[in-house]
Amino acid sequence: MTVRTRFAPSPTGFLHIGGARTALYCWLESRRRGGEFILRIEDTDRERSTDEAVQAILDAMHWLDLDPDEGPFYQTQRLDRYKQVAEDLVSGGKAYYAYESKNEIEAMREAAMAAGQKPRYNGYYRNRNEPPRDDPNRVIRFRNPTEGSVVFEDKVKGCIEFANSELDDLVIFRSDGWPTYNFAVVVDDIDMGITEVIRGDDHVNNTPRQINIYHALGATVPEFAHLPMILDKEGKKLSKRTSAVSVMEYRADGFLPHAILNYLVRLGWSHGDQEIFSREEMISLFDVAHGNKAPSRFDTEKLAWLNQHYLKTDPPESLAAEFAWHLHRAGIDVSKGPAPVDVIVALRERVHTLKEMAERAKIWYGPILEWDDKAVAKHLKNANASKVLETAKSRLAECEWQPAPIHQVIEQVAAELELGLGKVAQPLRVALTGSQVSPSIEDTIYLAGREEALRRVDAALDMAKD
RNA sequence: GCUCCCUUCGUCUAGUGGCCCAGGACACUGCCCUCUCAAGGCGGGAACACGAGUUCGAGUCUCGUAGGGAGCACCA
Repeated sequence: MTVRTRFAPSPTGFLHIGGARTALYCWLESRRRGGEFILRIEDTDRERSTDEAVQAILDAMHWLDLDPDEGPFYQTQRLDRYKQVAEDLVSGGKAYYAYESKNEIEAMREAAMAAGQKPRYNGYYRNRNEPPRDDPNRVIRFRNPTEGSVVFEDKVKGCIEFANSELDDLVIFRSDGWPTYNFAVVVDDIDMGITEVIRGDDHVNNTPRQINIYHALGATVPEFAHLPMILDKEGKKLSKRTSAVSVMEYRADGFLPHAILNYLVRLGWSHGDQEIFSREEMISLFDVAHGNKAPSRFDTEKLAWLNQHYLKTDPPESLAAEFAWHLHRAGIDVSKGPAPVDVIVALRERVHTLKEMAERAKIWYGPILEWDDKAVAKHLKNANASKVLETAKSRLAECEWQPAPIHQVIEQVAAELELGLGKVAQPLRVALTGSQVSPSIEDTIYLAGREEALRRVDAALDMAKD
């Protein structure tokens, strides 16, 4: 039987980092085993689901290159099917109509809590065998077994057992005519032939209820793998208030999709001491059954390290499209400066994100916007500055315009004036950038272009004189 | 309250009874390299939650304790 996994988000917000990891694990598990990855949108909560959220999730998954083999399927389009299955369950005696109002249910809960009990439905309509009647409060409840227990082997958590006496007769069809989550997932997973249910461990408590529904429907129970949560730096639940949670927010912050995937695959799973995984390696090595049981914290600094690793090792051309997106966002007109690929090469060892890179690239695409006064005072207002600038200017006007010959020019100037390389490079750096920090001096000059470089050296010469 | 789950350096983790007075990575830090900043190289500090038990031997098995988390909806 082919392995089929699914990612089933509810479209009530953006794709967050925890969801992305779940999607990745589902995708990897299906890839390694030659199976299929299905996307299902769980939008039965009509109040909170939005089309924008659906689109945001789709966009994020596409950006991460985690496109599904099938889907997206929408639960709202399967209403007839749920209705039919629920009614079959009723006529088969495996579910029944109940008519308590929400207030009555609420009172039942409170009474149970007050008595130190788990809040459960009291089963009033379970054995009444009343003929169905119209009633605004009419729901369908699943007739859960009362004896024995449900045992399942979770692929990450191990053997888990729940006594049926802990479970109650859950609502599977609401009075508003829509199915509830625990029922819709089971019907969907059966219909869609899902063999591996990989999801967050906030669902372990739902699993025994769902298994009972599988049994009532006479279906094969799939394998389950429940993933621990991803926490923030402080060990708290990830929240928009304290950290970036949306995948697309990480894009805006300048992270690469593959760096995010590599970070996520290692968060809760490992393969010996290996830290760097190509897409192919992830696919061949990942096994959800070796996942960790405990929750883990999201560490942006390690993500940044991985991001820089890929910035440094990916072919610069392959980064160009994503970098162009950031340049545009930073308000940079690429036609007014050097080729972005050259900028990538000059900056990739000095920044952790593409956002930073775009920010620092500004010096080559427009005038110097900020002058570091200390840098000017130290490197332009000194005895050697004019001489250095003057000499460099005349040589730069004639040399071949490539980093290597420019580097030779700098060395020649240093030798001629009997100065250390630093005494030559720093005044030029300040002249070219307004600051004393930049890529190697030959790259900094080269990227400015001859005309602009000479203009800046001239301007610096004026500053050096007064 | 009840049910279920979890617990190795600050963080992510290796570890499936002896290879572990616990290994790698991020972060931090010392030195080297160096035109600045980085990157890189070589070092350093830093952890088995606690207590019993099983065993010749426990981070690894069992039981307790403590701490943390999730769920207990006509929300997913």
